[in-house]
Amino acid sequence: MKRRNTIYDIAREAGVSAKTVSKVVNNKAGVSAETRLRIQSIVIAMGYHPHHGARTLRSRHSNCVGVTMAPPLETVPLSGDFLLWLFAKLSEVFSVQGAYLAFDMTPRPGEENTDDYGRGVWEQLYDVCLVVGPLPLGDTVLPRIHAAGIPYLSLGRLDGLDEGSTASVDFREGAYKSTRFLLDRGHRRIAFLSAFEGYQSGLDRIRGYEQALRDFDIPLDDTLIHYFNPGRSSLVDVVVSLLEQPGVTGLVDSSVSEDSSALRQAATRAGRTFGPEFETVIWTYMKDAAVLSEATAHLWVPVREAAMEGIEALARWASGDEEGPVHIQHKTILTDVEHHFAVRKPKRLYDLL
Amino acid sequence: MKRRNTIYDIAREAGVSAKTVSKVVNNKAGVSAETRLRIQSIVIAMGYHPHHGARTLRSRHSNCVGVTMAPPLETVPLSGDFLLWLFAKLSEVFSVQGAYLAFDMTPRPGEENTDDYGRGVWEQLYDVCLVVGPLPLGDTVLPRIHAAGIPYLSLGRLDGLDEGSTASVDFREGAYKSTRFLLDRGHRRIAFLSAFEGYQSGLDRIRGYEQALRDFDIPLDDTLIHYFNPGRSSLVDVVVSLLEQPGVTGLVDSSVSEDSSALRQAATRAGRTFGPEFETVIWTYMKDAAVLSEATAHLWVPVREAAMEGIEALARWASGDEEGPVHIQHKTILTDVEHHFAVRKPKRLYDLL
DNA sequence: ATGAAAGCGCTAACAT
DNA sequence: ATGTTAGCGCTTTCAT
Repeated sequence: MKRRNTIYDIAREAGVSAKTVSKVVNNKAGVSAETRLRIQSIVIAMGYHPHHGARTLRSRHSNCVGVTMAPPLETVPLSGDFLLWLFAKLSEVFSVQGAYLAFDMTPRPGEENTDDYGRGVWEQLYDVCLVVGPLPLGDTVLPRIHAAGIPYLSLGRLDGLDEGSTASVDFREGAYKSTRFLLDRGHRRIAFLSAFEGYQSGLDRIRGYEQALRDFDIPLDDTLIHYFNPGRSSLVDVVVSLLEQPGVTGLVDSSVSEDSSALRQAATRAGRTFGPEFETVIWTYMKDAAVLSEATAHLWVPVREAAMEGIEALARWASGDEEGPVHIQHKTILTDVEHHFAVRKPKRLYDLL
Repeated sequence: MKRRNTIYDIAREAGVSAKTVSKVVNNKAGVSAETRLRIQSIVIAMGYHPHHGARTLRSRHSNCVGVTMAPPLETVPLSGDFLLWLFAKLSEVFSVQGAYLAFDMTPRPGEENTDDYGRGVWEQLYDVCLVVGPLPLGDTVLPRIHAAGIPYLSLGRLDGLDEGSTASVDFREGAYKSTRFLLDRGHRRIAFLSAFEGYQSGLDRIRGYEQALRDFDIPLDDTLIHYFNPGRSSLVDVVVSLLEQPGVTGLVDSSVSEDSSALRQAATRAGRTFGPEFETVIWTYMKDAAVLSEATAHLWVPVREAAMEGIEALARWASGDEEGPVHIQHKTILTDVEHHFAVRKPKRLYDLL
């Protein structure tokens, strides 16, 4: 790897000081038009480019937007569609400034691994940090990112960090609304298929479910709550085990797996039929999308819409146009199933790893 | 943004020199177990992390794997599935070392934009560089990346850079094979739907097509070659215009759009029927996948398989286990259509932007 | 409008 | 095993 030209090589060639070259390279004032032009052509001729690390060290900004995830990659419900969308959105919003997009690929915390998903912030590689994916209960990294003082946005909220910068969906309200819907239609034993065990968004779901039951003075029955843990359990098995609970007449599927074939398979195996006799509310990330046309209602969880608004606000914060932190929380939308198009099962990162 | 601890703060606290702390942080030899342990606990207690830029400047490696694309983002045929796969693969292969993954989001070359897709290499942000997407004809950036001397891999080959590090598919051979297949079945006027106009992989297709025609002494007829340019033209329109060429009895669709509904729509509009009377070879990225069951044959273009091998070789090069550059070129596979499953139209980045 | 000097935080090279 | 020195390439600060 050959030695590269430095700013001094350009300066010498142009017969000026390094600082003058620096000004030209950074489009700063204080150089005559003539000198500027001359230096520019030398820069191009000599193929000079400033050293990213040196510049970051001195100027204290790196031109990097970091993207990071709290859970292990194998657990993050990152779909190809979402990733592609995230790319498109981030490049739309940040590419004006020619930013780099940096993803942290740290191996997940082993016993002696003191690294964490905030690494890019601590190491001052990121100017801006986007945290995607659910947050573990009692997470301590996000508060530290918050304290670091850089523009950041988490796509999951966290108990105890109300002042944190987040753009998320109110999962508690969604679970409440879904459960209430079935309660109001007369159901009393309602199974709840949750997701994200041990994560904030999982807890929020349970809170909403409990709250709805409390409205009707129905005691909580733990056997009616199961979690879908991708990689560890199969969706079919979990749904079957819920459908087989005695006396159950309704189901809230908040797993957002959007996997209709698994649901149908589970129903068959459990000898149940989705429809008027067994009412279901199914969650989806897609507006006007029906995961299962036999479902009684669908709940749209507008995660992407919240993320979109949040990322735009984050960009304004980063550019100084606006103050942080960002506070966005979208409500869910409960809809019946007419005129909906079928959603196909998304390919998720954990399916590949 | 508060001032962060430096290696000197740790050194002072521990009563040792900065260099000793550096050794501990980098797990290098030359520190007694006792001292090491003491320093480690201080590092954790004080929340110290080395400054990424400073470390890069001094040590000349950044722990970043760069991913970059020659064409404008709006043109790159990056599908959600491929992106997701790329993520999974890169993190499998590079995350052991806790690398960062950096994408370049430079706005595309305007008149005065001298930046280019090698920026992360010139700025010495990347230790390793992966170039995805097709390469423009006469591209000059890849040779410069090659000359820079870092481990890199291009997923497209380039005329005149035979010694370049590539993992690609032989599109010329694929086009030859596809066209020959139809010629051997008696067709003499064969329309060719190409892709990547102005890019190397597009030129290679045409070369293969021409070569097959030459075998039969059929003169090249430009009106039988059309390009599909996503964003600029609709697939349906292009296919219709090809099907309407007089005397055409066969079609090679090398667009890899994998969009069966568009093809069917085009056939209807042109008053043609895919089948024995109008024979077709359609290209796909998926093994054993049928884009169109009515097609006479499918050509599998194993881009992902080549990429997989290439990335693994790149990682070995980067780790020093093996010498570069990488030279991988896969052949295409022509198959008939039995036992194939239908492929669904992938969501591509250019659909979103 | 331009230059000189200092120093960002780290690690290579060379002492001890 | 540990410390000292120098310097990576840049930009800030201050001078001219």
